[in-house]
Amino acid sequence: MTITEVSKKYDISQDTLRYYERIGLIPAVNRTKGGNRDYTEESCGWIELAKCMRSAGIPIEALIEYCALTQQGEETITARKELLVEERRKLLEKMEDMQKTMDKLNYKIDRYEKAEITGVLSWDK
Amino acid sequence: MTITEVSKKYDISQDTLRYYERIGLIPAVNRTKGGNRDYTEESCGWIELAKCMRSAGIPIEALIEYCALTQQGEETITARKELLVEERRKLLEKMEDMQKTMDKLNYKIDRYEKAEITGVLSWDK
DNA sequence: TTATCATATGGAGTCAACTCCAAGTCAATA
DNA sequence: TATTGACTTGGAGTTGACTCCATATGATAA
Repeated sequence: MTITEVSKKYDISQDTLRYYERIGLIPAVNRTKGGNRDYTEESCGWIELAKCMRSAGIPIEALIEYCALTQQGEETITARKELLVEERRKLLEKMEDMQKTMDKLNYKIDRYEKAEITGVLSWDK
Repeated sequence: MTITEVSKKYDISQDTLRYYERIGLIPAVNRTKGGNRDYTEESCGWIELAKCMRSAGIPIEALIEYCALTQQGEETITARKELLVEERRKLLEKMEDMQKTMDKLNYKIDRYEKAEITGVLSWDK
């Protein structure tokens, strides 16, 4: 696949795709004889992973390290697992924060809706 | 309350507290005769709200607008509600992304755990 | 009263994560 | 073959959200 195709498929800009590769967030992508990128299925898997992880706010630094570990063979399996476990822990924490915020938003929206009906906005706590 | 007390209470740096006020993310805080900030209970409510919203990644710009609307009286209630509804929508979307990432992390961690036991890392999809 | 401390301001600096750009190369169409 | 268009690189610029700093001033302890 060309970079244009990958860019469209995953809705990531070509600049970002090149950037991810340059910083080592994904392994080096195959090239055609002319030097153009030729994404294999495996490359696409990395792009998809990157997109998924980044959409949840997993920091780039962690993903670079994860990518580096996978390049070093099977003796890094435990290290990789531990890295993911740590990121999962942080992610869970963020999700809990978000749930709290969601609760607060629901509460406030509800208050405003009641105020629209009654014309009275009660004092918030 | 002094800025030092508020900073400790909410675990937000004094610089950030001043910054939030300067950009209008929270309304202007009362001052003592000497010009020092004197946070009322209401101010603290704003700080708490700011902290909560920011911890979920609600953008500063939206919070500035929300704060501005509250300063304009009760005729902005509907606008405020709509703003919060929109942020809630985006938050829900992010939470869904995070859940997907969480599922992927769980799947990958599980694979690595199995590999640690069996010594074989199966090909990922 | 003097020294130290808390706080004030405006502005500059930092950091993560892109995003854009200039200049050049390769490939495909008229 | 000439031109257009896709792609390359290295590096600079941008954005959001702080964070730090220099300098000044009000408040408190010795």
